[in-house]
Amino acid sequence: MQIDQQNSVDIESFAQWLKIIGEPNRLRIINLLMGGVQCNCEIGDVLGMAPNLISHHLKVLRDEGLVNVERDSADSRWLYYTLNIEKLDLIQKTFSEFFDPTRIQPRQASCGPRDAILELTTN
Amino acid sequence: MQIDQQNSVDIESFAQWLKIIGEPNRLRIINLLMGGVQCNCEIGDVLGMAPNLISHHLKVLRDEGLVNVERDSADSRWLYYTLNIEKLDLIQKTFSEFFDPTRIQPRQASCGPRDAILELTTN
DNA sequence: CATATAATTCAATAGAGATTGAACTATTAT
DNA sequence: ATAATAGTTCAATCTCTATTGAATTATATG
Repeated sequence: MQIDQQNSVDIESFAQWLKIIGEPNRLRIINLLMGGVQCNCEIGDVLGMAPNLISHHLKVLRDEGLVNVERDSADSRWLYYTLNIEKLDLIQKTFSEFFDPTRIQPRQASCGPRDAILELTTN
Repeated sequence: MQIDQQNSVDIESFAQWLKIIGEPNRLRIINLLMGGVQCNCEIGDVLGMAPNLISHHLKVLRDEGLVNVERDSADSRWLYYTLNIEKLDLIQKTFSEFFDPTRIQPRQASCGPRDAILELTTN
């Protein structure tokens, strides 16, 4: 199922992305990642969240391909999470296309009482 | 709390919008509204959902200001739902600003072992 | 080796909200 | 008046998932 002819991403996947991004703590984590904070510990400090909860949300983000992770070369206990820019670009592109104002059509004649159709089709 | 200096919408509200839009059936409803389907009955037919469930989702969308509703002037049993374009524009604007690639900063020195900081700040 | 650190994994709980069926309101049609 | 129509509201259930605390892994340090 496709959103429309111009869009190659199905509604199910798009909704999934939005749901994942739409969790407040995850959105805060993404916000921090954009600002240059990349390790579990400091995210927890800034947001006042337990490390395992940060891990959980980062895993959700990573499973969906929204963030990447790499280990510190000097001390591999440290993990650095970074945003997957390509994925974010795709999401933003999908968002723009889905909510493109030119997609909006007037009400179709298939719905409503017959005598009211013509006067409302120009909405 | 603001997303950043250029953005006047707080993260909590932004997350709320995304969560509401990110529900698959609501996204399908929005998709139909954009395509010109505007009454409960036909949405239910197309999506195979019960009328009361459509009502529920439309109420969520309306409470958040994403859709407007008006009664048919000839037969007031019929309700026509339309998208609130201004609201969608605001959401899309917020989305673009939040995920603006130029906001992305390299890793801050406040996190990670000291000797690894310098070699990673150019990520 | 023993301890500390960074982070994850696991199990259990709790809360939010989608879904369902039934009852209800308002309006129109016979 | 009675029935049909469009839609909402209500109450209950069910599912998903965020959260919490404890245990575990892996690595580094003294």
